[in-house]
Parts: sequence; C-alpha cells; structure tokens
Amino acid sequence: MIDLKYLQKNFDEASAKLVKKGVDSETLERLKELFATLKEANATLEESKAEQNKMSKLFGEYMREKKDVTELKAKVDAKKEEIVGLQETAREAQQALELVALAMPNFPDDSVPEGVDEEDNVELKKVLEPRSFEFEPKEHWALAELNGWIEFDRGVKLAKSRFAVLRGEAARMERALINFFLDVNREKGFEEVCVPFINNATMLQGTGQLPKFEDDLFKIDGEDLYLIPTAEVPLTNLYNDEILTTKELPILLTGYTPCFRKEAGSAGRDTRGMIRQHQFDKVEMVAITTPEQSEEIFKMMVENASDILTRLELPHRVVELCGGDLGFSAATTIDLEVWLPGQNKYREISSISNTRDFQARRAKIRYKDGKKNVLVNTLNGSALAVGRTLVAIMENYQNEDGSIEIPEVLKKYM
RNA sequence: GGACAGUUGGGUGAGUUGGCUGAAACCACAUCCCUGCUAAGGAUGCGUACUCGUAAGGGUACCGAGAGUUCGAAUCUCUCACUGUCCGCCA
Repeated sequence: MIDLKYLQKNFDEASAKLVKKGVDSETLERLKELFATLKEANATLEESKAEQNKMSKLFGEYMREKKDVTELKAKVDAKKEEIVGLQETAREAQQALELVALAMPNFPDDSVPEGVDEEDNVELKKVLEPRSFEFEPKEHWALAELNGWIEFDRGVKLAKSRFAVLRGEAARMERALINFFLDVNREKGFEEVCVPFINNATMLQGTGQLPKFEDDLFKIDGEDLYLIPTAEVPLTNLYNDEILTTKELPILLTGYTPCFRKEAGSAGRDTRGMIRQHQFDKVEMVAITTPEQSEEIFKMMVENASDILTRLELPHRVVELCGGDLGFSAATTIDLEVWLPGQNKYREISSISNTRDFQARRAKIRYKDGKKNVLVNTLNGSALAVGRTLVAIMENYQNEDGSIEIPEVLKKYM
C-alpha cells in the first residue's frame, strides 16, 4: 500500500509518479478525497466516544454514591444513538478508501525509465556471447519430444492445459537445478527456508496479490486459502505483523517452491512448450532490510541471479523495466533474460524487485529504530525460475542430432 | 473428524461477584548511576495503530477474530479460528 499521508501532503508529486505507472489522475484525486473524508469521520466519531466514555465513568461514581442516574442515563442513551450513526459513516468511509487504496500500485522510483510496455525497457548489459550453431537450433518442445523429456499431453490429461510432465533425465535435471540454485544462494548468505505452498488471504494481501489479482490465483474451494503464485508470498510474510530489531536486519531468505498461476489474461501467449505453465518450480530470494540497506542488497540479488546463469554458461542480458512494465508492488525491477537460440530471442528467467515499504505497509512488517517503529523494505527475486532454466539448457546445449549436453556445474548434481 | 481445556503486552504470567486494569509481577530490552573486572546492585523508561498538538501532553481503538447484552466488558452470551490433551485417521 502506498503512503496515503504522503499522497495527501504532496499530491502533485505523488500523482506524477503514479501516472508513470499508468494510473489516471482522477482515481488519485478520489483516493485523496476518500482519505480526507475518513479522517474527518473518525475525528467526529472519536470525539463523541470520548464524551460517552466520560459519562459512563461518571455513571459508576453515581452508583457508588447512590445518586440518581435517570437523567444521566437519558443523556448517555442519546449520545449512544448519535454514535451508532457516526460509526456507520466512518465504516463506510473506511471501506470506500480501502477499495481504492488496496488497488493502487506502488510508486516507481525516480530512476525508473519512462515507458508504457516492455518495448521501452532498457537493456543494461549483455553477459556471455550466444553460441553460434552450425545447424538450425531447435526449439525446446522439439528437443523434448526427441529426447522423451517432456510430456505435454499427459500433463493435460492429469490436470488441464498448461500442465506438463517431466520424465527421466529432465526430471532429474529439474531436481539438480533446484539443488544447485539453493546451494549458490546459501553460499551468498541466504538462509534456506521450506514453507507452506498454500497461504491464507491475509498473506496474499500482504504481498499485493489480493485483492486486485484474485483471478490469477488458484483458490482452495470453501477455504480462505490459495496456492502460492511465488515463494515471495510465504517468505516475505514470514514476518507479517512483526516488529523486528535492527540487529536482525538484513534478513536474507531463499526457498524452493512450486508456483501456481492461472495465467488469466495470457490466453494464446506461449501456449506451446514449457514457458508459461500453471505450475512451475522456482527458487526465490527474499530480503527484509532497512531502507538504507535495500539498494545494496538489491544489486547483490541481481548479481547473484546473473552469476548463476553465468555458472551455467547461459548467455543472458540485464534489463531495467520501464514504469509501464513494472509490476503492481515494485518500485523498481530488473529482469534477467536468457538467450533461447531455438526461439532466437531473450526470454525472462528472473525478475528482481525492490518494493521499498509497499509490501511492508500492507503486511505490517516493521523494525525498531531506537524508539520508533519503521517499515522495512522488502525485496524479492527469482534465482532462478527452474522450468525456464531447463528450457534454456535444452536450447543452448543441444547437438545437431537433438541430444542435450549436461552443463558442467550440474554434473555433480546428477 | 469427535470430546474436553485454553487463547492477555517482546517473553513468562496475574486479572473471571462487569467500572478504580491498557492491563500487576517477573524476565528481556534501553538510558543513567554505582562498581574495577567480564558478574552483581540501584534509578528511570519501555505494547500497537490511528488521531489532535510546535512541544509538553491529550483523545480513540485493540486483552485470538467477529457479533451481542450493558450507561459501561479482558471479565457475561453467541459464532468462528487457533493451540493443548485424549480418541479416530494418516505420510
């Protein structure tokens, strides 16, 4: 959630930022008004309650002194009636505000480039030269078929479209990648964590998936529970509604989880192959930091993800997202895109974001700085998406006959 | 899933004939004092959120969540959640 007080005090500045992210200024104007309305409603309500409380205290005294209370009771009854009305007004104002406020995306950092979609993203650098092939490199689904690695049809049979089955070497490589990623992350100082793959609505709201993106989530029927769309949700919310100490920060976490996404709105995109599935494996990094630490940790996380790709000898590039392509919770995001020779293009394999205090405000994660409680900064990033890494290995390590070499660093894991 | 018990501040834990308890006490923590040795003693402070105020200091809400009874509820009633124990089931 954005800082509404900031919005109120520096409206022009704040709205300029959100316009960069594609929010129209009318909605912002409305948000500002709703916030002001709520404040006023609460002020009058609290005043009345203060009076009521005072009278009730007096009531106790009267009783003890055995004085007559009929007159006082009449007064306090009248006040009570007034309060019921004020309460209703305040509650409505609260609900109206939340409806808009929780759907408002994070402010982008000032450094974020202007732009409307991925076309406007800025390439920061390329790492490793793509290998040149003496033959026409195949796409991963063709290789999958040749090697018997992936069964798309049986995945569909077991569940529905966009589910797949990995067999034999592919299944082993999937597991090897998970272990490799976790080991590297651990080397870099991230604590390995194993978390529930199902989280409740409060947690999903904490990291920003709810209420706005409910359609993207698999919900458990009849329960207040959802399959997680990313380990970012359980890892970040580990500290939901907690007050940490300065000493504990930064907290660096890594965890493997499957991720479940409905991929609503991406009908027709990447329907072929394993790029966009309803279920995929991912190893995630999450950092909980002070505002001062977050910049440096962010860089470290980007470098770590890039380093993993380099160790796998996978060519990739580092891209800074423009305002329009930025996710809901992110203040700034850097994507890592891996080279896919079969598709002849770079495809996203990791996305690393600093949400600043946006998630912290929703999830109520704070730390004690002296006497004050300060919102933490939360960061998250993939290191890496496992299925897409498998795809990248298939395409980059393919031979002319369709066989696939095992990357050097993975050999000890297989 | 069934039966019973419980759910209080960072922790332990008082408080159940409704008002004087936003909450004793102890621990932890912070600052200061004392002390000269890796320890002890003393003083003070110390829940969260919102809100008014330059500040000092006020106000409102919160004792698992929600609803109710009442002038007034941590204390009474109801619903739900969670924890514990016993039973059932199970990797």
